[in-house]
Amino acid sequence: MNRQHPQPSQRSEKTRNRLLRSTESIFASLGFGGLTMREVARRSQTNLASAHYHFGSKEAMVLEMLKSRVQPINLRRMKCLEEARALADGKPLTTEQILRALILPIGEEIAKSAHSRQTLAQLVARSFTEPAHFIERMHRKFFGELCETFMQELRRTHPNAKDEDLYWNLHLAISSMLGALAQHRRLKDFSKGICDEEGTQDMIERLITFATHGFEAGISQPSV
Amino acid sequence: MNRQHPQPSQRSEKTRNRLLRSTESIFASLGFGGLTMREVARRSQTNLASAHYHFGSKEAMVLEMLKSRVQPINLRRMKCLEEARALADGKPLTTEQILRALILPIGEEIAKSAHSRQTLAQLVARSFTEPAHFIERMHRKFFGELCETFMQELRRTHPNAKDEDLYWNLHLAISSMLGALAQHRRLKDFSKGICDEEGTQDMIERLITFATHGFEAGISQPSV
DNA sequence: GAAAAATTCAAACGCTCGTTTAAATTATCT
DNA sequence: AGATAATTTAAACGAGCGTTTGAATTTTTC
Repeated sequence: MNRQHPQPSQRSEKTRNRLLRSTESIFASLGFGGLTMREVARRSQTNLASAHYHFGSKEAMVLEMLKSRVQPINLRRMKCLEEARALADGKPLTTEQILRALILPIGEEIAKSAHSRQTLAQLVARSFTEPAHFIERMHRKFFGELCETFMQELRRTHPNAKDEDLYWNLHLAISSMLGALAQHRRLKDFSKGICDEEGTQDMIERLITFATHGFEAGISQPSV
Repeated sequence: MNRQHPQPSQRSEKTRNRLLRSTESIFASLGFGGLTMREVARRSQTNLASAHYHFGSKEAMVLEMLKSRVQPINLRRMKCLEEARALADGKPLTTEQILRALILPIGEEIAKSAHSRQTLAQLVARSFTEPAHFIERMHRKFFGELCETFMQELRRTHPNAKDEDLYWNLHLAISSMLGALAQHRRLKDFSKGICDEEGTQDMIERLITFATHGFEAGISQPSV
């Protein structure tokens, strides 16, 4: 089914990308169940069977789209952490530095291109609440290693803290990040327009502050 | 379509409740798109058309189910806030008291009945990321007033804080609550079994601590 | 430029969905 | 008990879904 195409042409590469972009925006706004192959093909100005030719199935297509978005962000997170470590000169990082490395890359990606601004936040959030278990498998694969790396860094920063506390509060920090991104669009309903589209960058900074202080409050024996 | 039934019998009331409970567990685990009328009817040990007879449509049925779960929790939240206010004797509440009134009721509901423990957390979380816009309408209706009440209480506690800061951080507190509940089930994948099912009560307390300190850190002029 | 491979296309298949219809069954009321 | 209303049932309808097929078209290879 999902066979490789030995020598892909430029033309096929372009349709493939159009398909991925359509998949992204539809999945973000309608979820896996609401996404139909026909609509993806229509918006990509190509044929229904063409989508199957490139990806083999709806599931594989959505996975490919998620991979194309998640992996660059996670790589950037790793890089941010390494850069901070390089500057710290062997000393442990602050909690804020660690959480910033976790949050900032996705914030930048959201703020980057105007067309995906509304989309990416929804996309990430949705991928975390979608029921399809193949997405869970992907998360385990993509985020398992990342999570362990950040845990190790947190252990260095809080050498006296219990592992249980670190796990819980990293979990809470990640949850608030995902929750905030997922709710960002709906916030306007409650806040009477105070938090508009331009406030994304502002939100990221607020989120980092929020997560950092929430995290540290939950550690029984904070170091430094 | 959605006409009322003047004199409902006991029997019809029971099937109605069975339908609502099946709807709840299926919606929680599969989302709106994954829920089918046929499966709901099958699990309720009744007929497909019977579900339509009672609710008129799939959408109306899901709305009724959400209402049956959300309203009691929100009433409890309001009551918790009033009780704290009554004890405070006119003085402003602490941030923790306010956020506790927001978080504790849903935590109790989750921990209450064993059969809905896995379900309710998913249910609430899912209802906040489902794309169907009729759910958004419901949220505006059910949470708009609640949100404003809690905002007023937060203003009393932080009289010198900017409204913008209060809104943002209430948003972040709510987001972390929803995010934590939504992710609770998946946490086990990352945490190597540290956070098991029994840890729900523990999580609620951690969440309150996390949200309280995160919130206060984001208020520019905290008042004591 | 002809042969071969890669890609696009239109059409169809089988399946499941939400909803509707009308008859059968059960409960309620006088 | 009989009439009336409320509820359950079985069967069907039309629409849309993911996927498959095989031929047409484009691109690459020699």
